[in-house]
Amino acid sequence: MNKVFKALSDPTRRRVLQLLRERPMSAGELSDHFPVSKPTMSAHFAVLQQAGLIESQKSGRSIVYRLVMSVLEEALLGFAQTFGWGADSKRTSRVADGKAVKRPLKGEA
Amino acid sequence: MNKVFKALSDPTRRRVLQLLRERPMSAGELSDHFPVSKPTMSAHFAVLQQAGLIESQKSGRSIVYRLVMSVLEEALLGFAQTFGWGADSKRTSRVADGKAVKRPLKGEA
DNA sequence: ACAACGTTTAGATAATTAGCTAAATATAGA
DNA sequence: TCTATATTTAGCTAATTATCTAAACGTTGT
Repeated sequence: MNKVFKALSDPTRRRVLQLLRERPMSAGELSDHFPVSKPTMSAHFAVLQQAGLIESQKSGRSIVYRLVMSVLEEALLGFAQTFGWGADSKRTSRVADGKAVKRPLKGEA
Repeated sequence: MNKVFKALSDPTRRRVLQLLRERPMSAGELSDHFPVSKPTMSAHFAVLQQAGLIESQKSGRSIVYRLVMSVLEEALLGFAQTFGWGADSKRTSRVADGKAVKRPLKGEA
């Protein structure tokens, strides 16, 4: 889930997801929408894929990416829920990241 | 809005927001929940504040931070909307970041 | 006025990130 | 098989980020 938020922290990647919402697209087709190099876009795709937000499938000499909605849903809605917008409005404050404070130490690590 | 997503990309900062959801807290009180130094926490607070996600108010020798829900709501819900979860399910793909591709150039900058 | 407390600023460092060009890989079609 | 096309990998750089310790700042209470 942290990977999802990291992936979403870049505007280019957010837009890729939005483009992919309409229909699956090849890497090249997606790249044509952005003023950056193909390799840079390729790196963005990798980040999105590692977060589970997109999936790839070879098709001839292209690679077609498609949006995986469920992952985006789970992350965003899951987080939103801890703020009372989803359901279960109380006693959920530390659930989202599954991290739950190690300990209240400050002068150790 | 990009600042909000950037702010949310760090797990510590997400947890700060969640803690602040329950009630306003001082910098020190918040810091006690994390295994990092006060200065580091102070930097996180600054990021959250610059994104508009929290607001501070002096109180004696403490500084009390409170969550600004509306900003979080606008960003998350605003983004979610472009994926069909909010309302207006179509023709909204390029609205979210107000960025709308410069041009399909790739070998220029 | 002074000492203690709570927080931030300064200054440094190591790790991560986004970007580039050039080269490698893989597939399609002639 | 050769050539063109599509995408990624390699290798680099500049900018940003998260973190630390030490020092400064501002407020409270004596």
